[in-house]
Amino acid sequence: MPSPETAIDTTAEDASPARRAGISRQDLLAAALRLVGPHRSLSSLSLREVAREAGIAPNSFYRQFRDMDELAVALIDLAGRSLRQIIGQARRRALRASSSVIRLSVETFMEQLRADDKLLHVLLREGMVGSDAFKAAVERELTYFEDELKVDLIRLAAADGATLHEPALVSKAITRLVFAAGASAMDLPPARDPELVDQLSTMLRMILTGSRAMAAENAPR
Amino acid sequence: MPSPETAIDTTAEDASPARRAGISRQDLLAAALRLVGPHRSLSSLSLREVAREAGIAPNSFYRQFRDMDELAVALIDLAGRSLRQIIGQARRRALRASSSVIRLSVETFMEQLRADDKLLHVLLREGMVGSDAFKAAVERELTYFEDELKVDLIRLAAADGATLHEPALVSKAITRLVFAAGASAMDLPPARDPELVDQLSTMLRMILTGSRAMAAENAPR
DNA sequence: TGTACATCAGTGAACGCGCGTTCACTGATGTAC
DNA sequence: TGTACATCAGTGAACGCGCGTTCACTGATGTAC
Repeated sequence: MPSPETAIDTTAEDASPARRAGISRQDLLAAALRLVGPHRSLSSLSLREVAREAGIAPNSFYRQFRDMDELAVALIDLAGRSLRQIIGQARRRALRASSSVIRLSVETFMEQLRADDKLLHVLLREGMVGSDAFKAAVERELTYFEDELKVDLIRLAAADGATLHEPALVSKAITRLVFAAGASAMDLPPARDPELVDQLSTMLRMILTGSRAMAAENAPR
Repeated sequence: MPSPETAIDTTAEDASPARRAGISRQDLLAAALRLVGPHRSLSSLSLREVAREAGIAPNSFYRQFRDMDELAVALIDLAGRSLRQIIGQARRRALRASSSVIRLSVETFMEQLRADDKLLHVLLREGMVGSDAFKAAVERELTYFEDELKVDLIRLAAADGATLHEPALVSKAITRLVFAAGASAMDLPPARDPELVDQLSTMLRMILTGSRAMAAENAPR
């Protein structure tokens, strides 16, 4: 569940026939999110579709955004902020409870993927398609994610008295794997989620184990 | 460079004004490939664009393919077959020369990414967008790739007297990472390729090292 | 409190465009006699 | 070899559609006096 700060209401409102009560950027973002799904990418939405879903005339769209690209970037930023916050909370919770950080993080990620706000869909799908501004926005969110993960990984390893070989690369590899797995998972029935969580957790564990082993090799004492 | 078997000529031919000499499926596939690039995904091409590029009337397209989806799937199959063959050759060459299999494979992959036939672009870009038939085709190629990689990984480990923990997962993790890295690399200038090859090689080595370490842990003797 | 006015979020109609798809056609090539 | 004919890969014109964008507009809301 997204935090109040980043959550936006995705409930449809019916438009009064004469004049809308006052549309906001939030309303348009919510309308776009409602249209996104396993078979609709953000970049395939038309301005008219979003306006229709929001219950406004097509040209009213321009009062809020210059074009669909601007809306898309706003949505990607929103999604990235929301995700980092959620995963961050999960990791801190796991650290306090001394349970498996990897597993809890992966589980949280999958839960968020299945949440009905569809924010994560945006981040997973739009990375390789769409305009440059578009891809740059996704890339920026990925980098934020990696940076926060790296800090946590180092802290985690230190708590175990271990060292990581190239923590930045570890964090990059993990981030890319998780996002790639998430993108595939979107197209699969949720019933397969536990299996995917298992697989992904094992993959991440391999990376971490490898990194520790390589650090130990390079500096045996 | 693609093998003769899978290569198709991407040279533009000028159409005679009256009537084309005889268009083939290959010609249309080549035209589509010519249009694909860092900023154009296969799924964003229109039927009319491809016909225009091939120098035929839009309706002539239907003599060769039912629709753009059918063309896309054909192109994805072609790209997958070509890539597996190229990487397979690279791995066998590395095995014979006893040089680093990981590094040579990654380098070959990047070379292929920069090759002007653009076949790899198709495979990297179209996985998360487009129709179901579309995504299924990409998924199928990824699975083929994983299967061949798994066999090679087991053989490689055995030659070193080592065992792998969950070789299927190792191969899946490597495949997904390589494809994700390739997709990002497409948008970067080729000058950054060596850096990316380094990073990717290190990531793959972490996975393999981790897998070996986990296998050793589970069965210490 | 009432009145005149500026602001500006929202409107409906219209534009030109590229799209996928259909239609009846044409004329070169291959086949039967 | 020559002739009649079937085939069918390619054609140009036309269709209806949804798109992004523009235009002059309207009427509720807020402000100044």
